[in-house]
Amino acid sequence: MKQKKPKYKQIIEAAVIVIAENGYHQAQVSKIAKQAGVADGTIYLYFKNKEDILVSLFQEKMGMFIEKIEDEIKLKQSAADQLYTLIEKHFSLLAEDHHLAIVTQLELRQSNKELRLRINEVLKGYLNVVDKIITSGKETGEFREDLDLRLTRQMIFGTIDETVTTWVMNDQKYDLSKQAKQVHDLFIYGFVKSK
Amino acid sequence: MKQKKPKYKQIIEAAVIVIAENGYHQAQVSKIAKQAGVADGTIYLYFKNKEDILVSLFQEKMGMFIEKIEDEIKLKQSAADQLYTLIEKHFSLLAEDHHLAIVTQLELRQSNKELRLRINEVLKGYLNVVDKIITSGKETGEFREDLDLRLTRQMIFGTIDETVTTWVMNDQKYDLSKQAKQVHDLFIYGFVKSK
Amino acid sequence: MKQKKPKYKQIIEAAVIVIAENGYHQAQVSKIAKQAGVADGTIYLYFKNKEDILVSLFQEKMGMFIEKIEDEIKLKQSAADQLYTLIEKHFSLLAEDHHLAIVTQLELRQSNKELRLRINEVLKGYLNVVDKIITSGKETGEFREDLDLRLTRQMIFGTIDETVTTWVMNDQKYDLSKQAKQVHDLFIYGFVKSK
Amino acid sequence: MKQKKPKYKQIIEAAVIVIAENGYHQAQVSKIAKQAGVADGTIYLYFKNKEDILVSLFQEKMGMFIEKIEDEIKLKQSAADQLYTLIEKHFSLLAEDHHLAIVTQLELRQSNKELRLRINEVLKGYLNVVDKIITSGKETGEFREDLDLRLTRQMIFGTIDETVTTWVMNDQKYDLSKQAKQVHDLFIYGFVKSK
DNA sequence: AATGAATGAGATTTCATTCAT
DNA sequence: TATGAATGAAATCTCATTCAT
Repeated sequence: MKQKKPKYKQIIEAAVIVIAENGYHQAQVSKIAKQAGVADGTIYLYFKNKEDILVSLFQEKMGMFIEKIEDEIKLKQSAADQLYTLIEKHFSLLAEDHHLAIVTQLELRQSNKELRLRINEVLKGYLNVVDKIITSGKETGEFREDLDLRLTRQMIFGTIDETVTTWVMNDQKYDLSKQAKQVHDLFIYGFVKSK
Repeated sequence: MKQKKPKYKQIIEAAVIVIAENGYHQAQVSKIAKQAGVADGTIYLYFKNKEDILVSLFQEKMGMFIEKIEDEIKLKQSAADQLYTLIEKHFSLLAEDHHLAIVTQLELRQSNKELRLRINEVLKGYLNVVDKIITSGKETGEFREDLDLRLTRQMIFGTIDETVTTWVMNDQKYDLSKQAKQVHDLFIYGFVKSK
Repeated sequence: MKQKKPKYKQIIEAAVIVIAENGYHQAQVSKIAKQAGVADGTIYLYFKNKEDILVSLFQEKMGMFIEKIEDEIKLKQSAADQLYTLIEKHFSLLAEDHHLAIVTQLELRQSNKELRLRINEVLKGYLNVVDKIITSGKETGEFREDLDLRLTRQMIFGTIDETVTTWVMNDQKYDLSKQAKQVHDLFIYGFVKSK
Repeated sequence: MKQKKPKYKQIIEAAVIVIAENGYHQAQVSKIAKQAGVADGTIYLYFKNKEDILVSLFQEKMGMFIEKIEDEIKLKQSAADQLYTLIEKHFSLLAEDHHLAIVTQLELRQSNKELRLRINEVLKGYLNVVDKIITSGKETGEFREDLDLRLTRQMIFGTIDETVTTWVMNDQKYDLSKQAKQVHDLFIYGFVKSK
């Protein structure tokens, strides 16, 4: 009774596992149902169609993802600290959930354009957090005033995303969280020697 | 020798067009054959299977891509100039070929994991060029000695790739090449105020 | 006793509405339940299965249909008058109930063979009335003695049924009852000029 | 080589057999393919979808049906003779092809409304033949001048159709063709005693 | 009597690949 | 070399019915 709709979450968790272990194209509804311990038809009591499972999965997971990151960021004063927190939290949250990392970095990208557009909508929440840090850093004088918002955002997201993807494709062999500091330094100071 | 296997190239060009215009999942072999002006069966005289078309497409196009970039880079002395050339050339080459930009940034990413692994193999050639620039910069003292090769490479590739993808998803509305300078500055100087 | 099982009638009326408005193949049990204001499971307290709803519907409606026609016919002396009454009453009863007309003429015909056989059983009551008129007409000398009972019955039912169906398919645009006289004349006098 | 597309006809003949023997709702595409001796996918080289098989079947068969009837009718002078020929030919053509009779009278009527609308389009060709006979009869003075075209057409088609359907539902036990004369007499002279 | 969440069987259609010509 | 007709495996989703409450 505590959980109002346990089956909804149950099916989403099952989808993460099935997709991570079998790959996007081998994640049939029947496999997800079996993993969730429900009948195939039950899936359709909670989701409109298969695509809806995937979008919901992304929304649920990414929603919590953003929430956790925002909670941590609030505790930081400087934009530089906030940026570090974003990176570190992004890395550690995915490092903690191997299945989710595989699903978001590799499998869900195989979805068709329409699904990807809907996933991008969800991503906007994340990018807004990034934007806030950049803008704040420019206002406090920590960052250059002439930083282009879009380009800077693309650098931050592109770098973090590529770093995680490489880590996943290398079978998550090394400690991702430990790289946060170096990535942060690259963002803040660039390639040149800092005095 | 120049025209030895015209159909091979013909089919690859057809594949680029068909994928760009119809999307990865709507690019059936029969559609590519029609676009190339050959029979379905003829495709299989030149390619082992459908995946082979896509890998070959990527190899051919990325091969020329890398070649052109390397040619330009050779003319530059400093690592910073080389990096700028890499960015600018990457942007301009894709801006020149809208179809190719769509195919590499959006459509080919929908392929399955196996195909993406083979595409990554091809990408290594590009990443080697990046690595050479980074190493050279560290040796000449232009870049910090403690730059992590992999992380720096991921930042460069991740940022450029995300920038191009965003540009493609925005229907290539703005001038991509013009952003090379700003991206370069972000890499070199980071977010902080340069003196 | 009047209101002994109100839900039974309630469900049948709901079925007529749902089938008329959604079509036979879109008349799911859950839709009928909703229209009747009961739960899906409740249906099965009153009907054995879905087919049973449809047969019961036909029995109820056709029972009243036949009763009304028989009541009117009793008042007529001659077979010709009885035949006219049959036609006119058949037309007017369906013209009065658009939903029922759609259900019996179009939708219920899409049912499977087995259901149609059971519907035919119900129809026999109607055909008996027809037979009585024919036999009576032959006995009184109004009709030819050599009329084949089955063929004559098929002509009467086939013509009336086809006339109603065409009228329903034409969206019940014209006044069906007004055609009773002409149809009756066709039966009695045939195509040739009567003297 | 004589037959340009033998598979097309082959599949239609297979569909008639499968539908007649298994019923409309048990006539899966795979069953039709098996009966036709082709692969499931081959069906879709010749037909857009399953509905297209059924419409094509009806068009092909009804087209030949009408053609044959028209050929015979042309040889007759009087409208009465033409009407007799129509009835007799209608009966004998269906009596000759038991499978077709089952399919047209029982099975195809279970199709959904859209398919039935398309079938009705095809039926118009038949009804036009009927109309021509009626009009001709009125012009020559054989039939009453005040015959309503639509009602008369409905009587002819309704009666013939009902007669055939009853015969099919009675397992085609009796000789249908032999009833043509009596049906014709009913049309021409009606129920009353002719002098 | 009444509920309604859960069940699970079943069929159309696509498309990469083959192979006889 | 080139053709293109034929193949056949494989998966989403619906909905009548049940049964624990």
